[in-house]
Amino acid sequence: MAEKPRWFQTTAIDYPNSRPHIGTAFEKVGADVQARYRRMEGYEVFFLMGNDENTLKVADRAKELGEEPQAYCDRMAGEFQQVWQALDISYDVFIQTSHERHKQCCRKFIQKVYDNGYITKGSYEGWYCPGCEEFKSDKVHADNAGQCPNHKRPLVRRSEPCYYFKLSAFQDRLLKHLKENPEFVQPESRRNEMIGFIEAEGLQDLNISRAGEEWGIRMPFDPAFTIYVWFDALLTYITGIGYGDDEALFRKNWPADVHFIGKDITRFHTHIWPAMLWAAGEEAPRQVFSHGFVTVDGSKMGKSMGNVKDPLEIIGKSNSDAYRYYFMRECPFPSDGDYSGQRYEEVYNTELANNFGNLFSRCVTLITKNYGGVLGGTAGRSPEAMPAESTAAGPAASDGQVRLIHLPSVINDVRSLLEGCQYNRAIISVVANILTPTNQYMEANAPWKLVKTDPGAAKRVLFNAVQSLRVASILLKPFIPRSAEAIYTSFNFPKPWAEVRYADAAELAAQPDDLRVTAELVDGKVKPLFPRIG
RNA sequence: GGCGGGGUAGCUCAGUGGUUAGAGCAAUCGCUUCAUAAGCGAUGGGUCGCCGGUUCAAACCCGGCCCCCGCUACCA
Repeated sequence: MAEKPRWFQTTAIDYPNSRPHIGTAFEKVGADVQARYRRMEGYEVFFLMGNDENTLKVADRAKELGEEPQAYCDRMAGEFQQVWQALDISYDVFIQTSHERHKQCCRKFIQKVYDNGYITKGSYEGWYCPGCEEFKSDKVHADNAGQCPNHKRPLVRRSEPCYYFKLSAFQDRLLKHLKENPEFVQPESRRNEMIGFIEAEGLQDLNISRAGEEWGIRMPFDPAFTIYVWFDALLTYITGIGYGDDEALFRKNWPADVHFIGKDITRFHTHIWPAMLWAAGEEAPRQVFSHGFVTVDGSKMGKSMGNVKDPLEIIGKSNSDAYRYYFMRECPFPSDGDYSGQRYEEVYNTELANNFGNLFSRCVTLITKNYGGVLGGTAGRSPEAMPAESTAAGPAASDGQVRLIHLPSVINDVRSLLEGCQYNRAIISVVANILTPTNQYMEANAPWKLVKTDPGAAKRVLFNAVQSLRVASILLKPFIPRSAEAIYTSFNFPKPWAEVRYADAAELAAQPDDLRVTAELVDGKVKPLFPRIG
């Protein structure tokens, strides 16, 4: 009966035209932090990712390389997953839209929408480029004086039969849904845009078919047409959890708790996607979170700029935790952020190496050198809260007394920031409210001096300081899983690492045994967890 | 053009009416040496986009202006 709540989340599925860069990785890391946090908090998480392969561009790229489209897609799927694994992205399933299972389930969905009367045959008229073999929008036509920007040839007016999705039928319902569910589109600014769009322009029906293409999914009710790529791409989110062939799994996981996507495709997810689902008699997802983009040294990243950054290259110079920490700490997930090699070193060295890693090292060394690695007599003793000099959290000082770190407030703060995907602020909160005050506490009490005059008092100081390491490692677990584990398991804290929750961080509970160092030591010291770089 | 967001220290930002406007990083100086040449402290540095108004009091409220960014449908 105390069944675990489930948590279903997805990332956008990517075009495998080229290898993933730090922009695509930004989304996956942000999503992974959420997945890891939810697992910690007791949710049964299902985390879906995948590649979007049924587009002509993929087929073209394969041809360019002299590969069969399918072989190319499979190879790229492997390369993508190699990067995601290097970043410790804890996805549960990776969907390839070119695989037969997805296609079959996809056809079932579209057939249902067709049967429900929301797909109708019509004709599409627009500006067509014979070179590109595709229609161009009126905007492209207007911006380029009626010429194709790629081929520099005049666009021709052309009309062809097609199938329309009756998006307009859902306009009122969608507007109501957007207004009544503030959580549905996040962040707030994107929600306003999506509401504004409908209020200003309304919704028109969409052409969801393409004629005469080899690569792609055939319309079940008219094999002369393929399904336009974005329509089947969105369906990954449900075919991946069994829509069409595993009813139980699908019912268990739908609706999705959150779709993590880039801000550029917000409209697809917040207008078209809910309408598609409604047209098939399903519920809309609970939330769509549009994250920002990453720039490189202040410039937009792109092939033409020649500044596309490969995550593996950056990891190679540091490690996956450092990579995750940088982007989550430095780039606000809901907005844009910047990557620069210099800033990367700065953040790594100041916060990970100097502030966190070094605190860990000095604690371990002091305990090992002065107490043989065991703080005798601490069994059953509760740690004391330490002063919260540099923090804004905790109860306000009303009487000039020294304020102490109030763990429950800090944890609540971090927790709500994390749940709102304000990852950078969550990390900053841990540093400011836990780590920095602990370094100050060490300085103020100088256990390395105190041990000579009052070993018992010095022991108490170290005992308290180590508690900060325990708290910080728990709070940072979703961000830097490997390092957090390494720190936590360097001491004999009673609760197994796999079972720790945020609530554990909020307590300064006594432990049954004397606190001792269990880390592997070389000459009485731990190997630096974050060796300085640069 | 319309709608929305924003312009605060060299950089990234916090701060929505009330003591001399804050943090982190960067810079300079000092203390310290348990620790990953790490830590702690101090200092310098801001016309809070511009102009006007409301108020005893405005970065914060109101009006005008300047600048930047996002959205403005098939670029998945």
